[in-house]
This record gives sequence, C-alpha cells and structure tokens, in this order.
Amino acid sequence: MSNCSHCIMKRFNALKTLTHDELERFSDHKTSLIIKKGENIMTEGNSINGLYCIQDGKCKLTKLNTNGKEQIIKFIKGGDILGHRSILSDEPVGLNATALEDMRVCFIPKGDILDSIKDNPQFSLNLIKNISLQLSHANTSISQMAQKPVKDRLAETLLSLEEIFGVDNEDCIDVILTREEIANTIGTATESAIRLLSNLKKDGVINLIGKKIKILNKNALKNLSEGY
Amino acid sequence: MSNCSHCIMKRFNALKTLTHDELERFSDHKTSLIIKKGENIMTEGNSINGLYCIQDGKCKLTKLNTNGKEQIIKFIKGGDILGHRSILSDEPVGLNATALEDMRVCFIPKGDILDSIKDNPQFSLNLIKNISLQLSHANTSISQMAQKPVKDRLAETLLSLEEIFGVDNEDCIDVILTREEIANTIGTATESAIRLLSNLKKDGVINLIGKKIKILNKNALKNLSEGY
DNA sequence: TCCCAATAGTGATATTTATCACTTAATTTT
DNA sequence: AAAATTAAGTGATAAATATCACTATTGGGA
Repeated sequence: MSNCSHCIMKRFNALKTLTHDELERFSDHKTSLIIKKGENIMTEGNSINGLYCIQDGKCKLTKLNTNGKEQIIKFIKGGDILGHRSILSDEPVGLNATALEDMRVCFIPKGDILDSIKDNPQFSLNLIKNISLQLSHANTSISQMAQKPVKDRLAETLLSLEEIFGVDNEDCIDVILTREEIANTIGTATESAIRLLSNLKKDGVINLIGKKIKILNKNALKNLSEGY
Repeated sequence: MSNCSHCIMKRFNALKTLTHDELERFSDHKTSLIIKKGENIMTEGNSINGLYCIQDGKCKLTKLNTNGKEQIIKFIKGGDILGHRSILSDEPVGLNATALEDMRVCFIPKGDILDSIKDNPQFSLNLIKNISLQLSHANTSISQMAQKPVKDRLAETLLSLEEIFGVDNEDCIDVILTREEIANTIGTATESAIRLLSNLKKDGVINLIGKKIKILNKNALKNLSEGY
C-alpha cells in the first residue's frame, strides 16, 4: 500500500505541516478505499471516527431538507479533506458526501489525527483555518441565496464550478453534473435551471455540449452574477 | 474596573475552561466599552486585534450584498463572543456587528487569547467547537434559504428569535427589530415580510403589539416552517 | 443492440414574490 | 409641541419562479 509520506495530499491543505513521523504513523494505520459513483463517503447524522483524504475523484456535499429536496452545499475534489469538522467538534457529520464519479479515498483513524493535533499546533491551526474559511464562504452563500435571483446564482455557480474543477482539453468545465444537480446547487426547480442555461447559450455566454458546459464569456457571467 | 474572574461571561462558551490565572491576565489587559445602538462593534473587511465578550445588549451580524442589500446572518446577545474566527484564522472580519440596542462589551487583546490557546488545549478546542457549530448552522441556513418559500422562512425565523432572545414579561419575543430587519433576516422584501406577519396575526398564530411579536401557537409555526 | 429507465427539454399555467405608489402611524429633531 | 423623518402598512400590478403535463433524448444494463 502507498506511503503517506509520498502522497500528493501532503502538498495540500492542513496536511502539509505534518512531520515525516506523523505521516509514517498515518501510513501504518490508514486504509485506502474505492467509492463508486453514487455511493456515500459520509452520511448526514452518522458518526465518523476518522479523516478522509480525497486522492482522486469528485463528490458533492449535500443536505436533505425537511421538504425532501436535496441542497448541494459544496463540491469536493482530489486534495481536499473530509470529516475534520466532525472530529474536532465531536459531533455527527452534518452533510452527505456523495461521489459524482469513482473515487480513491484514504481513511485515517481519529486517534492519529487527535495525536497530531496535540503534538503539532500548526496542524491544528490549519484545520481551524480550513473550517473558518468554510464558514466565511457559507455566510456569503446565505446572503446570495437569500437575496439574489436565480439567474444571478446560476452565473455565480458556473464561475465557481470552473474555479473549483478547472477545464478539460476542450475548455469545458471539468465536472459532469445533471441538470437536477445544478438546480440543487443554486436552489431552484430543475426546469428553471434548464431554461436559464438555454438562455445563456442563446446569448452566447456559454455553450452546452451534452452535459458539459463551456464558459464563453466569463465577464458576462461575472456581471450577471452581480445583477447587471 | 470589574474583574474577569468574577465576570458572568466565564459561565458561557469557550471561556468557561479558562483558569484563574488566565482570567487575571485578561482582567489586566481588557478594556470595557459601551457601544450605542446603531454603532458597529466590528466592520466587514476590517482587521481586529482582539476578542469581544458581549456583557449585555444585542447585535446583528450582517453582510452587505453586491446588490446593496443587507443580509442578517446571525444574532448575538450577552454571553456570546465575537471575533474569535478572525483571530484564529488570521483573516479580516467577515461580517458587520451592529448594535440593536446599547451594549456593554469587553475587549481582550489578541496576544492574551493566543497565549491561552497555546497553554490551554481545552480552550482552543472550545473555540473550534463554537466555529464548527456556526458552520453547521450556516449550512442549514443555506439549504433553507435556497429551498424554502418565504412564509416557511419567516415561521422558522420567529421560532429561532424566541429561542435566542427568550420572552419578556408579556411573553413577547424579547428583541426589537424593524420590519426591514426581519425582512433582511429571511431574505425578502420588507412589504412581503409585513404582509406575511399580518397573515400570521390574522390566523391567530402570532400577535403584533407595536414592534413586539408574541408567538401564540408555536406548533403552528413549526408546521409552517416545515411547509405544512 | 435493443430496451428501459433516467435525464433533458418545452409549453402552458399557476403561484409566489417584488416593485411601485401611495397612506397612515410612529419616532426624532428642532 | 410642531415639523420632519423614518417606519409600517396597503393595494395594484409586474416579474420571477414553480408546477404540471407532456415529448425527446440519452445512456447504461439484460
């Protein structure tokens, strides 16, 4: 099994401050797993007893509303970590993490993480910074959901998806989402999302190639996202 | 000036794990201040170099949207702390904290807080738990803003306001908000908020006495907040 | 490879919500 | 206490968005 000391993960996020010894300890105790498309890494309300390091693949973090609708809160990709909030706060997981494609994930037991938190203040601080940043983004999101019309939110979401996932060799946003998932991200009906996407295509702002989306005019989207 | 060791704040939140020595250190360096209604304790985008302990009074945490509208993200009252996210993540403040009434606030310099974080892992952990909880609430909020109609959100907000501020001696929710502020909390037009409040009154679910709101049928509000 | 189920797309319509243009009531200010 | 602001409330209307009922298309499994 691969060694954490050589893992690409340590280049990212909070893990980059871990010492060689800490990474060796992680290596000894970690388990690698494959999550198939559609499966959950974590499930809302469940407890977890470790940290997930995403090696490869993409997933969505969702929340099931009391009305039965799924809200997508955030997207996760290779290099990201999952479950640290739950470990640190000692609370059940708040969101579902569902694979958008097959994923390779490492699981590091809670005990090792807590040891590193005790030993390595910088690691601890980086985890806090990660959570703080998420809170900051969440607050922005609340404001936009509450006050911006659907069209603006769609524009914002398209920009954000390109930001997160980058583009493939044909300049399309490098993630495959159903129209329903796009709708569940911006908080609207699937039909409304479809119509607004069609309008953006008609206006030459984006191109739609099957499920793939190519942004043609980033400035136009930026303006739309701010209500112009 | 009053002594932190005897302050009611230490009964609440992260501060309850502080030692006598730590509280004495806080006492020596703290400053007490009065914030008048309408004034800001913190302002979006500014840096702060300390922690605010709310002794008394209420404030709103807001975000100014790109369209110029104010979104209320959270309410704060006596016993709450402000600014710890900014200190821990070493980033500017993300929200405005505006007094809803005259407030008494203590300011503890960043250095003392960071010292306590180093010395006292439990204090550090409690701060993290506080931020984690905020993130969890924020995610719930995103979901509700995105997917629930305005009526449901108003019902939810009224319940939440009573939860946070309690009731006065006439069973009214113990906070004075303008209709505009209520609208900015649920993310709707002021006129819409007014109309929906009137409807709730007409249906006997709440009573409106000037700016004061009395919840008459909590169950009805709970049902409404879940879309029934 | 064909079939089935899921997804995408469209049009008509209903519902929700915002906007505008006011009146009335409540606070401040002078 | 009167005047001037500011906030609350109302009705008419416009705009945004959801819902329903469908057809077309796509993409895996048997």
